[in-house]
Amino acid sequence: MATIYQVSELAGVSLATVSRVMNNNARVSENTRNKVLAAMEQLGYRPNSIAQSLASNRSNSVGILVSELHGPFYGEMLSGIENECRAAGKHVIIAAGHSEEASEKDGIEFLISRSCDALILHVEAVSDEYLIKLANGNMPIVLINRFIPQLADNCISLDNELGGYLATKQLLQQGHTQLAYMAGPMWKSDAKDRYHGHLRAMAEHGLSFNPALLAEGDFQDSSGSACMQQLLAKGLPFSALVCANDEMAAGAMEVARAHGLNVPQDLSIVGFDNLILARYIYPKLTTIDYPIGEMGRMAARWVLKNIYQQQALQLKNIFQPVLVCRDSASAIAAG
Amino acid sequence: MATIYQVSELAGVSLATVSRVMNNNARVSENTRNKVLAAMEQLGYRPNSIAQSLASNRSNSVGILVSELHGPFYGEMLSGIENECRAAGKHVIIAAGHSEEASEKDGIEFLISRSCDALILHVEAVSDEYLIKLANGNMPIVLINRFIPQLADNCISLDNELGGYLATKQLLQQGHTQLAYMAGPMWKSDAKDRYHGHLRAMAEHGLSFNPALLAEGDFQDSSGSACMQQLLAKGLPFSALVCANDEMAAGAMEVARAHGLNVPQDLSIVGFDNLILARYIYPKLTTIDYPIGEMGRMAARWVLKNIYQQQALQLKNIFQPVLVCRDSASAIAAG
DNA sequence: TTGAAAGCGATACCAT
DNA sequence: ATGGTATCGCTTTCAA
Repeated sequence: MATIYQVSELAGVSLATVSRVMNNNARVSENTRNKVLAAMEQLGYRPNSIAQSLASNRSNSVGILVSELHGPFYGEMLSGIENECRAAGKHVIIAAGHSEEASEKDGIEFLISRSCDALILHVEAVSDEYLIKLANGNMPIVLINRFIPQLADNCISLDNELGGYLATKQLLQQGHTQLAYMAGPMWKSDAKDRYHGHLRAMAEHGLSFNPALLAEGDFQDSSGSACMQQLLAKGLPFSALVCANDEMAAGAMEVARAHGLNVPQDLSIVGFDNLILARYIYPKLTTIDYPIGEMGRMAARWVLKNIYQQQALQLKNIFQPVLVCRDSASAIAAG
Repeated sequence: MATIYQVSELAGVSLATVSRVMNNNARVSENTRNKVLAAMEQLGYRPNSIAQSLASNRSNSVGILVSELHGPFYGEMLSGIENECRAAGKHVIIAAGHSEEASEKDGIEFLISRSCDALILHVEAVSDEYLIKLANGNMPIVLINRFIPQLADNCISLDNELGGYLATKQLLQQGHTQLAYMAGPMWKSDAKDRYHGHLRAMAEHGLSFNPALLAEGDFQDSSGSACMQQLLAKGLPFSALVCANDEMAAGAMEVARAHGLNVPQDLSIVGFDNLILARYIYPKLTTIDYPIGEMGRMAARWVLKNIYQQQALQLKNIFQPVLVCRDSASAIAAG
């Protein structure tokens, strides 16, 4: 592999000049620039990104931490980030945090040790304090799906409360009055916010929430099934179920079917996230769209703008969810 | 951030010695080693991985190219790779190739320019020749889901032909004799191999394949729907359908349902891949398991063994698919 | 076992 | 506009 030195020799100029044309910002005469370009071409020169990093103290890489690499959710996010970053010539290093505190910290350490220029984090287990301290260090971070007031500018988040509200509102407008709610793990802020949205919609319609119709799951489909069993076992009537995410909705739907309930005739269900699977399950799931791909993209733009000085970019911190109507929820049968 | 130089000063030894204890291979006296370790500890020293890379000509990073970051398939694969790599302290740089030749080449170039030590590639559009040439260069590569005889050792692949055979065999054993086949794009080797497996099973049962019952899709669910329409439109009877992948099976199932066909009573369907969605769709899809996570893991091990000298690792190049029985295929109704 | 010193391939400051 | 050169933080001979 040719080095900058060989290029400079062939072009008959100095190292410094070659470097200048590479970073084509400095003032180089049209003439020398062409000589250098020609030499590069001839040698098939490719700059050594590692040497560049060492000298410039910039790795041009951004670290990403997600909970899991598999699953229906993070792929969209990574996709958005990678797209944006690669277009800017930055590369993306990934690690998984598995929703566990130790593992998340470990992943962050790992990314830091790889000298990333910035980190995009989708963390769940780590505390606000930890993140605040981290953000006050030298490593720039941006948080996806998490809002910390002190770090507001670094957060790209969804208005989960609004989403919860919208989901419930839809059912209410379809005439349902007896609603069950299947929550995510309440220690996760998104689960809590979605639940609060539900309560707000209920209150707005003058409905009081019956705690017996609340079940708390863990966002997995298996817990959706388990929660549905519990709910059904109580023998309390409800014509609609709002689930804090699509996976639990899928699990719930399965159990409902096993109990001879038709969806949506006997039971309307609405989910949250609008995962791919929402279109695959039967009946197709009415849900709340979570624009996670867009949000990943935005996180990448944040980095591009704040770390790599691409000033022109427009940023947006909070995204609004929207309702996606499909087949799993319908107006309550008259009478 | 402390440098190796500061550590050496504090420990009262030379640079070289510190370096030796870091790469704990060289012979360093227990005594000095402890002094150095203590100094590192005290300074909170973290080696600069970029400087290490430049000096050692090793980036400790492996590049991954997948077709898409989203979607139900690649996540599993990335997950397997990341796991294995991180445990070994190597990091993973990712890029997407979008199943287009130019984009795949571009991604590979990008990864190379990032000085990866090796590349793990899941490519579809690029030619065998290109890959052979690439493999003969200085960049070690391993191919997932692609078999090229000249590069056999670098290939981690699935016996797709066997998978196609197994899928069809199952239907045949359940008594079906009129089978339709929905193929993937035949220019992709996996699509072709799966189809050949189908033909072999048919032949083995003395059944001749009716070309009118073949439809070629593009592995997406929308094409599954479209192909199903075509098949139905011909008016030829068939009691079972084998699909070259799960997504098309999902699309086909939807159309079947819209035509008033019950699955599996009126029509048995089997898929291929065993994506998560196979468990979510209704009825649950009988399919062929594609251990893509394991294969990703294996690709990572290949790199660890061949590039990073972890000699102990056991490698395996070809994986055998297995049938997963669920609810979408059943014995043909008597009479 | 330990140290000295020459790179690795760029960047960036200081001259000219 | 261009060149000279110190520098980034570490690895790796070669000597001692």
